[in-house]
Amino acid sequence: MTTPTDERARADFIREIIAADVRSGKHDTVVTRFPPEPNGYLHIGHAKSIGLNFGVAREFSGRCHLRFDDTNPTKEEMEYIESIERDVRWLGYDWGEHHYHASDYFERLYEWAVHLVREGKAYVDDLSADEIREHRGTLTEPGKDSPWRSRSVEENLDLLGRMRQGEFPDGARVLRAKIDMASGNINMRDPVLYRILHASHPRTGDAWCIYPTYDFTHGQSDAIEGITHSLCTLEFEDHRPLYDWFLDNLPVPSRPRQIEFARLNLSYTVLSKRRLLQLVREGHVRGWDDPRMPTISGIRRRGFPPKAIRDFTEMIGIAKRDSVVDVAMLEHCVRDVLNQEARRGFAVLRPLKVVLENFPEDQVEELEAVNNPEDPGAGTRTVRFSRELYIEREDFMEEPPRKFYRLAPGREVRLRYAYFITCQEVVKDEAGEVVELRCTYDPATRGGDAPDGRRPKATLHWVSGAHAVSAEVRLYEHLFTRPDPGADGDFAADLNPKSLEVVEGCLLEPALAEVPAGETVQFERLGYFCADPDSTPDRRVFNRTVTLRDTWAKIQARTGGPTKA
RNA sequence: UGGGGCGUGGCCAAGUGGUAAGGCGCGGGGCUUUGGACCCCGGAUCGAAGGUUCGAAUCCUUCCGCCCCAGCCA
Repeated sequence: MTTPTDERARADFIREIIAADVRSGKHDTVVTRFPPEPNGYLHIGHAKSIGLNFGVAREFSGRCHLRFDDTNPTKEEMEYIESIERDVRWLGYDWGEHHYHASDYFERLYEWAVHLVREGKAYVDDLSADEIREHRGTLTEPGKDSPWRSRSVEENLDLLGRMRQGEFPDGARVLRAKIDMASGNINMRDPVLYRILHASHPRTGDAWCIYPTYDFTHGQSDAIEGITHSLCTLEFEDHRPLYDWFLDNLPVPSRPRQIEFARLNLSYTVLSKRRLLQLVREGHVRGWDDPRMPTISGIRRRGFPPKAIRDFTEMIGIAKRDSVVDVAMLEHCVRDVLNQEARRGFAVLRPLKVVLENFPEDQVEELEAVNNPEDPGAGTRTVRFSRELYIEREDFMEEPPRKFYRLAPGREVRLRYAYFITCQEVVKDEAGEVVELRCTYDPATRGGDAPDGRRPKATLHWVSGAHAVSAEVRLYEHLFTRPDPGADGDFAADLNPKSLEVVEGCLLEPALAEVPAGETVQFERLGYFCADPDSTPDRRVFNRTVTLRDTWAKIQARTGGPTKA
């Protein structure tokens, strides 16, 4: 119920514009597009754009195209195309038949380039990249016209044709629009339309050796596909005059409108391709799908449900203000979904042995446990109980501080779905470390209720020693120690050395050993955990997706109390 | 001394002249066989200063702050 339903998404300024366009009859079908460049992995920031574009399309009964902006063969690869498709699908979106590539339009784009040349609105420039930069001027000074700016149409046509034929080496010449070298908007100072790149393209192979730039491609691609609203991030706001210039000066079949919104920033997280790549290359994480990564593949492996990502993208809204969303909001969405859907089980991460002195040596009892208190339909399961059990080390304290109400010497607690037990004796090793608890159980409390109405302050999870399955559990914390990594310089210096803790020798109730890789379950009282693909039949591996809200941890943090155990 | 944007509670974010929604977080309390979930309660005068108006976060003026742009990247 805290989850916004898909149909009721908030009307942000973009949806308002679109709604108005529909109302006025400007468009009868709303068409959007998600236009990734296939040069990297998708991350949570892309999810915001995906959620917006596909969400808008669905809300207005329109459609959303998936279009790869593959205009730079030196950076793009087929591998990325596949991972992007998989990630968008996993997020729960469907582009139907509308799967395109900017490279599908290369021929048409070229014709349009010729058109501009014929109109005297584009020219071939022989200046080098450095010279072009020098001529461009600065932010406060106007640029200077290239000496090649006034070539004849015939010469430009000839040169452009020869560029295409491959007569010139990379960088020898470019095709530029003839707009205004004195414009305050640098994008309008005769932007480059085509560059020579003798590179093989993932899709068009060696058919081309000149490739259109983003600016000369995006708007026209939108127009070709009949995109009505082209939604992009703020840094393209400066490009809009150029986007419109092409639409104004070319015989395009439709008139899309570009609207910009603020990209996502997340606290304790880094989202630029460059930084993400650096994390992988320098080995700060185990790969693109490391569960600590904000990539869609990392998030998936971590155990975040796609629904949580969708909820999150709706919850954060769309606006033009630069902002940093608290990662706690994402975690909230994850817990919200998992609380509803994840089945529960008992797992003890750091086992402490408990021997029930008054429980028969070889007896095993079967008790009934609820699989998901939020979902009666999930049913129940049987858990086995015996004389030797294990509880969480941190659930016992020999000298309990004021607000600690779990197990302690002489204290009685409830073992969930089982019995009340009382700690009678603490066994330590030579080092003085607690290695075992001798306890007694109350046979009258079977199932967890006392006939006399006694109610222990605490209920603990546990596993039966004879039946438990061991596992490795990977505990994650934020990858960075501060909300704004890199604000003081090198973001790598803000890496959290404790972002990954591998705990071996964890004990699972048998049912948890069956959880298939990719499924997320709740380890009661601890958090949500996702079975990792690294799991093998004799080595179960789980990733902690997110902890449960932990009031006790907060109290400890506040009182500065150390976490014994 | 260029151009384009943005400034509402700790973080997101509604509000479009009529007297500040909601969410996250945080702090209280209730309930509880997860110190989970769930349920209550608690906080802003809207970057600043002027002005217009019966009335302004919403209109005007000035100022301050922050972000983006000088790739043949997207």
